[in-house]
Amino acid sequence: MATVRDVALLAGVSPATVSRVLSGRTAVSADAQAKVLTAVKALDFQPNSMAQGLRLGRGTSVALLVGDIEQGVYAALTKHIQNALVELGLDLMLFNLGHREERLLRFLERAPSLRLRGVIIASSDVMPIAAIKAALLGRGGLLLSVGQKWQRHGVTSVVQGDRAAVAGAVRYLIDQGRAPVAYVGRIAGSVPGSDRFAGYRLALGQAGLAVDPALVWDVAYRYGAGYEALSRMIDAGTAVRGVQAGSDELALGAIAAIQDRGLRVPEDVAVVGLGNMEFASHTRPALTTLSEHPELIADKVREIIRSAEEGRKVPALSVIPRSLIRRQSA
Amino acid sequence: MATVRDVALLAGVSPATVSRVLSGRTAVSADAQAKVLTAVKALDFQPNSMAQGLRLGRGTSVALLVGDIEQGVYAALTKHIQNALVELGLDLMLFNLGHREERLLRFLERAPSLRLRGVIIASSDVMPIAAIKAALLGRGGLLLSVGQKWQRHGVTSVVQGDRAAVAGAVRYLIDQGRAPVAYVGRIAGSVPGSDRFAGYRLALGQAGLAVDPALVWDVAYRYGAGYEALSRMIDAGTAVRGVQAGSDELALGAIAAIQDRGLRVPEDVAVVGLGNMEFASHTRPALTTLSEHPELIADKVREIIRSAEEGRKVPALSVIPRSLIRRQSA
DNA sequence: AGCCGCCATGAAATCGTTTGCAGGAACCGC
DNA sequence: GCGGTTCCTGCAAACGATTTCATGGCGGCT
Repeated sequence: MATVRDVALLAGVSPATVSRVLSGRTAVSADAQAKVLTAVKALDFQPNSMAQGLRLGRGTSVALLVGDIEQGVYAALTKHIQNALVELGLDLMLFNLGHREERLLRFLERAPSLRLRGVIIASSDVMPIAAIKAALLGRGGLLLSVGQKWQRHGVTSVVQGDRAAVAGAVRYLIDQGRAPVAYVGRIAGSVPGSDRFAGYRLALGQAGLAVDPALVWDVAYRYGAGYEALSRMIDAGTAVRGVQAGSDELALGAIAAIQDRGLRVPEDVAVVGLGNMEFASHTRPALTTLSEHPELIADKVREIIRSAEEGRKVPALSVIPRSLIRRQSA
Repeated sequence: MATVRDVALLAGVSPATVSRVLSGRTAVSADAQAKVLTAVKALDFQPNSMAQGLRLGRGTSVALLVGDIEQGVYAALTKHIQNALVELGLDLMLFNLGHREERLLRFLERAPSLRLRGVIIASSDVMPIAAIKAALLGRGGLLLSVGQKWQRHGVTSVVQGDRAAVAGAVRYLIDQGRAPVAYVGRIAGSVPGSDRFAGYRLALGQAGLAVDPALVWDVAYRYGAGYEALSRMIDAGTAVRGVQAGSDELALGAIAAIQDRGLRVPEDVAVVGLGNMEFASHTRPALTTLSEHPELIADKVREIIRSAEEGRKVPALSVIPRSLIRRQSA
C-alpha cells in the first residue's frame, strides 16, 4: 500500500506538503498541489485511517448501541443513522445489546480502546449513562440518545413526541365514543414507555375520566403480550371499547385476541398502535397507528453531529412530532 | 488516558515488558507480570487500538455489507454475526447498501483506508467481487459471503440449502395433491433466487411435470408483489392449487390475494413461504414455511474466521439445511 | 538599496504500541 | 571453573500520518 512518503517521492515534494494538500487546511502552491494530486491518483493512495487516528487522537467511528436490531423500529433507525454518518465521513460501529446487560458491559469494556468519536444510544432500556460517558473518556466525544430522553443526565436527546401523540390518539378514541379505553404497553423501567402512558393519563384527565387499573397493562412490547392482555380483559368481563397500544406488535396481538373472542375491530373494540411498522398496513383490518419518523431523527442527528464538530452549541432536546395514521382498526 | 509508558513507569519496568505481559506471547517473569498487572489496574489502562492497528498493520473491524437491514432476514443475520464477532474480539462496521449501487461505491472508496480485517457480504444482489477484494487490499483480509454463494469467484460462502429445501417443499405440495404449483419469487439477477427456482424445477421434473410459464412469476421479495402475482393468476383463470413463494412476505401477500378472491387457504390453494419470519406464526392461517437459521450461519462464520486467523484452511462452501415448518397454510 | 513581512516548504518530532536485537544473569553439564 | 544454553529484560526502531518550527525566497515599502 502506498504511503504519503511514496506519494511525496513521486511528486518530488515532502510528506508534509502531501498532507497539507490532502487536508487542505494550509495554503499550498498550485504547482505542488497539481503534482501531489496526480501522484495520489497514480499510486491510488489511500491514507491509513489508523495512523491518522493515532496522530489526531480520535477515530472516525461512532458506536451505535441498539436495543434489538431485529425489532423494526431499531432496524429503521440504524439504517438512517448509518446513512447520516456516511455523509459525515464517519463509520458506524454496531453493538446490538439485545436488552441484555452483559452485552452492555462488554461494550463498556471495549469502548475506551476504540477512541470513539461518539456514542449513539438507541434503546428503550435504562442505561448507566455515567459509565458510558466514562467509556468515551473525555476527548470531546459526543454522546447522544435517540428515541428516549436522558436530559436529566445531560445527554443530548432526539425523540419523538410520544406523550402528545398518545394523548391525541386517546382523545380521538374517546371522541369517537370508544371509552372506556385501555392502555397496553411498557410503563415502568422505560422512559418512552412512561412518557406514552403519561399521554394516556393526560387525555383521560382532560376528558374528566379516571384511570382504571383494570384497563392498564404494563407489559413488554411483544405480540403475545398484547394477545394475552386483551384475552384476559375480555374473559374477565371488563368493559373495554378502545385500546391504545404502546407498539404495533402489541396492537396486532390485541386485535387477534379480540377477534378470537368473536368481537369485531373496530366496531366492538377499536385499536390504535404506535410505530407504523411496515406490516401494519397489510393486516386485516389495516392498523390505525401513530407514525414513526426514523429518517427525520437521523436528519436531526446529522445536524447535531455537524454542529458539535464545528463547536457550535447543540439543543439538549429535539422533538419530532408523531401523527395519527387512520386506517381501519380505529 | 494512560499509556503503556505510564504503566511501565509505575510498575518499574520498560514499556516492552508491559506489552509482553499484555499480549502474553513471550515469557515474562512472575514478578514483572504481577507488577505490570497491578499497575494496569491502578491506572485503568486501555491500550489504544489505533496505535495497535498501526503497528500491527491491521485493524480489528470487520465490515458487514448488508442488503437492507430493515428486512428481517438481514436484521437477524446482523445480530448473530455481531455476536460472533464480539466473541472473537472483533468489531462490526455496518454498511447498509439498501440495494443501491451508489452505497456500494461509497464503501469501496472508503474501505481501503480502514485496513479491514475482513468483509462479510450479506446481500442477495450481484456484487463486484473483484473490486471488493481490491478494497481489502491483500493483507490477508478475509472475504466471505453469507446467504449467497460466490464460489465461482473464490469467495468463502456460508449458505442455506435453498435448492434442496424448495425441492422438498414443492414435492410436499404435490404429494398433498396441490398441483399445479406456482412459483413466485426472484429468479434472475439473484443467486439464491435462481437456486430456489432450480429446486422448484427439480421437484417438478421428478414428479414428471412440466414447468408452465403461466405459473412462474419473477418478482421482487415484497408483499405487494405476491399479492399482485396471485391476483393476476386467479383473475386470468389460471388453474393453481399450490404456491411456493420465495419469501414469507411474498407468501403473505399471496394469501391475502387468494382470500380477497373468496378462496380459502389451504383448502383451495395451499401456500408455502420461505424464511420463517417472526410474524409468520401469527398470521391467519399461520404460515407454513421453510426455516431460517441465522444463528447457525453465524456459528459457522465464527468458526471460519477463527480457523482463518490460525492459518488453517477453510471450506469454500458450507451449507446449512432448511427444514419445512408445517403450520396451517399448506 | 535595504529592510520587513509574508508565504510556501522541508526537517523532524510526535501520537502509542510492538518487536528485533543484544546484553546480562542464572543455570546446566563437563 | 568454564563454555554454552536458556531465560528475561531494555533499548531503540519501526508503523504512517500531522504539525510545529525554522528557513529560504520573494515582493513591497520606505
